[in-house]
Amino acid sequence: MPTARTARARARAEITVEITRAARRQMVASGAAGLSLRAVARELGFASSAVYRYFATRDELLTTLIVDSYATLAETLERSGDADGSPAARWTATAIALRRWAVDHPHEWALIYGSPVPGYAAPRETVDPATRVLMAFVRVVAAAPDRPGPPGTPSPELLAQLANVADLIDVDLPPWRILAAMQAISQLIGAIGMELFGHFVGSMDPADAFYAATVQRCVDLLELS
Amino acid sequence: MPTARTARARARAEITVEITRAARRQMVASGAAGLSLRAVARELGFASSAVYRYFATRDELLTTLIVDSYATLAETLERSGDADGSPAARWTATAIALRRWAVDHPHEWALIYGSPVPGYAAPRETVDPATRVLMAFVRVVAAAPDRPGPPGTPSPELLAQLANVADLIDVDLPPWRILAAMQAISQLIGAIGMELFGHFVGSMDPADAFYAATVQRCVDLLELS
DNA sequence: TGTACATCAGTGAACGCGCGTTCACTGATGTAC
DNA sequence: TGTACATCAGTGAACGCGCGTTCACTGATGTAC
Repeated sequence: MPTARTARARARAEITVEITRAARRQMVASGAAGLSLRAVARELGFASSAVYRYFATRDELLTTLIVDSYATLAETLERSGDADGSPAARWTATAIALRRWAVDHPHEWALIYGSPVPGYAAPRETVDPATRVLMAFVRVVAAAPDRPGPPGTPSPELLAQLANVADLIDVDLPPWRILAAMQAISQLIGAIGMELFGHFVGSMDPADAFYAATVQRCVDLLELS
Repeated sequence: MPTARTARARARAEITVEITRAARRQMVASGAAGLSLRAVARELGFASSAVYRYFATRDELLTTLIVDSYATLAETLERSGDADGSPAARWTATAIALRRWAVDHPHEWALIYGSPVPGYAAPRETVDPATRVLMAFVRVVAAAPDRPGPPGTPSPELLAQLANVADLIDVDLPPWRILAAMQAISQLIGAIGMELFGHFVGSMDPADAFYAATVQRCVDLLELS
């Protein structure tokens, strides 16, 4: 009877989820660097040592948090970008969703796009989920009709890197569009970081209008409309 | 005789500098979040309590570090942007210097443009030095000849914010150019953050060519050439 | 120029705190025959 | 179906660590007369 075995396994899975949820709640309150196994255990009413049945180490818990954050962000973006409409509209929706998620989850944003947590080195496991976020944007770009692109070709090294990226993420886009997509994404991430980390206080605050203009700029650059 | 008085004052100033230098060295090793008054005192051969003669609190030391980082960055940029040449060339030089400084001082970069240090709230003192960095770019833009700018006007709220910024930093530039400058700067900061925080590993790595293309894109947008 | 007093730098011990991780253990849950 | 054994979750105490900050103190440096 696998039911019996499943009972323990299921309990295990549930508690694992509860731990990551508590950890995420704690991160919301005090940031990723302040994440503490002991505090998580305390919140759940466990002995601190009990957590070690589920995560071998604090870093392993952090990695789970990072992977989960990328995943929920990617899902959010995919939902927003899947709506009907022109590529320009879909791209705009995706970009707006990116900012909304960041504003709603500032500590999770900081965890994945802010400075690395001191003493923590992100393992390979985090690469795929991170790529999925990029893909939410690239998919939309790939749905746009071909264009000749702006005059001027990228340098040979850049061309090689762009070809490599296209290969890695398995999309068939001309180099200029891969480049524009990477630039657009890092521009959005940059703008959101400026807003979230307080660099717009007293100037572009609130940043809605600025962000809207920035998104529009990316649409132009990508020649989506 | 003011010399006698100056002797103690000078010693005080020197030791203050030594403390901040030790703190910066420590930050290079373990990041801003890992900065510890006790470790600084240890490195200088002081009792940990001695540091309190110079900084009332750990946060005060952090603020000094932040202000100093902005200042040295701003100086670096000003030197690079002051060279002779067209506005486009000067802007490019400034942008390249920005990245070089970031790559050479990754922890200081993270301190000022990364996620905020947990439990630390940046005081007003940090605003002016931060603005000086922006100004290093804006000065160059202001040296370019007038242009009509791209078609399409910013929204009224954005226009108001842009006018406010122009007023705050006391430059006489059309709104479209203020906007373009802010976008360009946040794009550069975004691209550098992506590189520094490991988001280009395995794709745009090394990021020199990508960054050069991004700088060029900013020059185009600003219509500097 | 000399003396009495005030200022200040630096000491060393202590307070109270939280952390990650280990370890021997108890008791419940699952498995094989 | 019942029993013997293995697996596993959770406990509680402990190790060893570092932290920010306070406080009463000593001794040197500066100041006023």
